[in-house]
Amino acid sequence: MERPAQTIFYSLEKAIKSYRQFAQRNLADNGFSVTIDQGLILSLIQDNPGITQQQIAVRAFKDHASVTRIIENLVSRDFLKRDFHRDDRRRFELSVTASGTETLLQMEKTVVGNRTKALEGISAYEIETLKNLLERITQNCK
Amino acid sequence: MERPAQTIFYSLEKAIKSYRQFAQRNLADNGFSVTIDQGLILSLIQDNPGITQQQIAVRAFKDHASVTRIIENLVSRDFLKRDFHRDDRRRFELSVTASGTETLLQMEKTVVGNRTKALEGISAYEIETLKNLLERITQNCK
DNA sequence: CAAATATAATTGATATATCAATTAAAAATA
DNA sequence: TATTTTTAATTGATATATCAATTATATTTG
Repeated sequence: MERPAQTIFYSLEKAIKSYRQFAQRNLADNGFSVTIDQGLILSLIQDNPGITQQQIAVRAFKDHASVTRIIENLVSRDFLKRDFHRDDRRRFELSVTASGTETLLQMEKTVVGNRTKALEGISAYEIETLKNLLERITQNCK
Repeated sequence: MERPAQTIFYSLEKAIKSYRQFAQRNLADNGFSVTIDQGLILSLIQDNPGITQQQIAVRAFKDHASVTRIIENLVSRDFLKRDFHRDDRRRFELSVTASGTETLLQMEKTVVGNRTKALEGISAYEIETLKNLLERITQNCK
């Protein structure tokens, strides 16, 4: 059997973990107390008013249980507000607080910098190729 | 700022998570009680007699703390044996038990099947391209 | 309308990730 | 050789992942 280290899945794990560590370290070094995942969910809520936790889970490619817990954390630290939904009492109305918005704004520069650095020397064409291949793997794993 | 869902990092997360879920589900469906990570570490130990936990962490691209805990788990379920090292008492001598070897053998077919299915329709050349791009991202994140 | 079904979210259990601090032993060096 | 530094591994704290079970509410349907 092909050794794990030789498989493409190993390279995949390695690339995404490297990026996450790199991005997280840069955020921490710049004084931010939010994780990549927390930031992602915060920005999803800001960009999609009225989004449900289920939709967040699908879009952020996360488990529903994880979303619940990440949101609890963000609410407890006042980055996020959670109100009851007018029509559907199973849902919550999520909104980013002033402090959350402020944090997102301040993070933007670091986040853009992280992405730029991680993709240094890789052409737009190559990125498209990469994206296409990754999406084919995703499809195959359905 | 570019929306997270549009970035290549999103595609990366999605591909690796899809693969992991797919692979884990297939293992579970075939009655295996080990996770992908446990299997990876088990096979690393089998293929590299005398390997240290530090080396495992590097090769499996895992945190040392995680390696400690995964190994504890494998030892407690009798997939792995941990003896003191003759010369260096900080280390352990890790070896796969008969039960661990048996499990690895039985898993092989499923693991190979998972990989094959995930890469269906993707040429060897494309896989090389993908690997190369991923490794460039990994390098950029150093 | 009442019962069955579906949906939104939470909770519990277990595994892993990450960072920082700690322990124990080995190696280097003054 | 005694002290310092390094190395191997563990531990604690907190965050996330995953699966299964549960709760509460909405919706469907007989």
